[in-house]
Amino acid sequence: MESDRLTVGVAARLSRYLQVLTQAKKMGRDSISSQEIGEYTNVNATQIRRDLSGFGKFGKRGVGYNIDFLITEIRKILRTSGQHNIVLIGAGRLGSAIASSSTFADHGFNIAGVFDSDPAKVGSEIGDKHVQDVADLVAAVRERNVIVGVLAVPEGAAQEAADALVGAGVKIIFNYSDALIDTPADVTVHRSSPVVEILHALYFHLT
Amino acid sequence: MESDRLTVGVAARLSRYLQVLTQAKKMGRDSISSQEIGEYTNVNATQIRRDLSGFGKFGKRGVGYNIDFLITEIRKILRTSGQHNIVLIGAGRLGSAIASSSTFADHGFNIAGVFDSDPAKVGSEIGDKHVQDVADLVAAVRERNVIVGVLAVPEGAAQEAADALVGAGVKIIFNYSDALIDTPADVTVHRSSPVVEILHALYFHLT
DNA sequence: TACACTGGCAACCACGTGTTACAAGCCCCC
DNA sequence: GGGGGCTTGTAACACGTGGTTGCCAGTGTA
Repeated sequence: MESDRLTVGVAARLSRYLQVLTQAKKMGRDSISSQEIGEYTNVNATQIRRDLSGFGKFGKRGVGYNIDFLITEIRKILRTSGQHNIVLIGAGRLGSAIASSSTFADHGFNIAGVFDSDPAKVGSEIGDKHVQDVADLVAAVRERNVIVGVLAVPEGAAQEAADALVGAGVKIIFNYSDALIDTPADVTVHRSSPVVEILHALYFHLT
Repeated sequence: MESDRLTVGVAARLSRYLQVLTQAKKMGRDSISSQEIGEYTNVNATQIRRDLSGFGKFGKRGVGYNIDFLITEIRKILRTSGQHNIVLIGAGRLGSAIASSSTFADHGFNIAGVFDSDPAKVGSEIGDKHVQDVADLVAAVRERNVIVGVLAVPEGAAQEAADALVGAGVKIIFNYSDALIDTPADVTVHRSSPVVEILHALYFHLT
């Protein structure tokens, strides 16, 4: 098996297919066509088939792709088949919305711990997790082999929380706030950017 | 003035620059270099200069770009200079987190109304808005000339809420849930996809 | 004055993607 | 059983975009 890295484009698209497939499965579907995936992801149907056919023959002509099978295969390709432990910092409204959503679980991410620096929140329960003190972050990250940290704190606390994550050994930070965060070179930061996408969409709507 | 449409790539990047600039401004900065924008957006510094220089000379050699000025110019280019009214559906944890965040306001989006179908929530206050019944959506959209609707409802209610938005005349829907939504061809749907980005990031982290 | 830094260009190249076209396989309906 | 409509898989081609490199022109600083 060649260990060629996927190009960024392919990896990004595969991840998006996966989201559509996961959701379609939830809706009880068991097969789906490349065209339909394209409608939901805004990706050319030919492109989708080309992406997938590069790794094997996953579809049935005249029918489409079996959803369960395709999910399994894409997970294999992305090498994210197993469960991954992540930590969540911030137990406010946003944090609890995230913790109680099934989004992460649906994609194989297990929220290994919820942390907050506010003593008033520590010890409380959100969903089925209880909120721990940020001071315990290091232990949790090391014990559970956590690579990904999700930041759901106010802008003002983002850098501090990010520093805590970095110090604990997290390598990928997903930042829900708009704050700009400085990290060492070996830590990558991703931002949730709904507003950016809306701006983008708005431009093309206004022609 | 030529009305050439920007390419999708340029428009997307400009929007992202805008986010970085907005945030840098908040931090008290008043100028920034292309290289620094590149670090936060993962865009090549030369690419950034090329994007910007296509519309005029915005920067000062040896110094960088004046943040206020650049924000104004990019807003002009994206033709999203003014205030835009948007509506928010869903007054749960996620909805109230969104409503009380300054993200939208920072980029010129005014939340013209918050709606929920749950009678228990209608009439309550989140942030400085009071929650209205979804039945009043049509009037609000027409009155305030709303183009963008933000969906912060559970998966199960997403399609129904989207239908309400479409019926009211909204043209761009931003869906915070993972649900797949069917809309008429003239309505575009965008999804928040933190999990997709994490999957993507994780692949490249695992090499 | 000398130097380091930064934007503005230009030219070239590699890659990815859109497009078109077509054969092969599968399903359903007649 | 046969025919027609779908859908995948695949190839070939053109185009656009972005990465890269290199250089010059201003700016601020030592």
